[in-house]
Amino acid sequence: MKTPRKQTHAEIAADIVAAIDASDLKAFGRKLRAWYRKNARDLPWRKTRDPYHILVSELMLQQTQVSRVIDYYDRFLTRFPTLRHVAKAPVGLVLEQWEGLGYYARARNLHKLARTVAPAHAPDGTLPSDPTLLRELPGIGAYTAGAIATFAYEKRAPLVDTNVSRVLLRVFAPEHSPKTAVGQRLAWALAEATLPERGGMAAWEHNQALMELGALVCGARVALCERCPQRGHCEFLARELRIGATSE
DNA sequence: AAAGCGGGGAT
DNA sequence: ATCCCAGCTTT
Repeated sequence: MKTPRKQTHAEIAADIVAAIDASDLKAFGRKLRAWYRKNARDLPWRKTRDPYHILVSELMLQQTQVSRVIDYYDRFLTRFPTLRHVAKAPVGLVLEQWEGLGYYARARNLHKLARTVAPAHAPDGTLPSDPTLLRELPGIGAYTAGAIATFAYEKRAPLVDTNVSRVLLRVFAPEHSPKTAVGQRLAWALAEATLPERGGMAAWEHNQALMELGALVCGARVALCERCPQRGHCEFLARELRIGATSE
């Protein structure tokens, strides 16, 4: 009997996802998107597919609440209408527009990115649409690469942020925490597995909806399970109630 | 795997 | 007082 090799995190995640009924994955997505169409907020970056605008919004939104970004987003795009305008400006002017937002490395990275990309790519300073290529740019990690691919180009790309990992793990693997390495791998595997078959509007909407559900219903502090489209199909509420019941 | 990066808002 | 937020980079 061979001593079984310890499974990698990715293998553990793959096994868990493989054990989930495919029809459950599909049903999750259908309900999620139907809910989104009725409940989505009207956010400025949801009205555009301009890759540069999406880029600015995603960079600003890194570890920063939506409500605090909106004004900065509008002001920044007025001051720098295209990626070329960013590339042309000295870093100081870009940082000036960022003043008060925090995490100023984001602004420096945006400036560096602009000077890298604008000459190399299309006339308007267009960004690549492939997450792997996007990942190579300064300030763009796994999440932001997926976000640009799907929100600007409507590609069928998974993305996982704090909202998405919380929602997906609560629904499909409530025993796993987003804070662990396995939890993160699992969240990405679930994000991939729940994506609609086709790209285009469905993929765009699906990813927006995942984040919107995490922001409006499936919160970190409070879960408004009675308003959730997955109510009845999610183990999270039952699990919390069980724990609550035993501890009181 | 863990620390560092900002600061406002919610609990 | 603590946790959380459309995370990424460096150690």
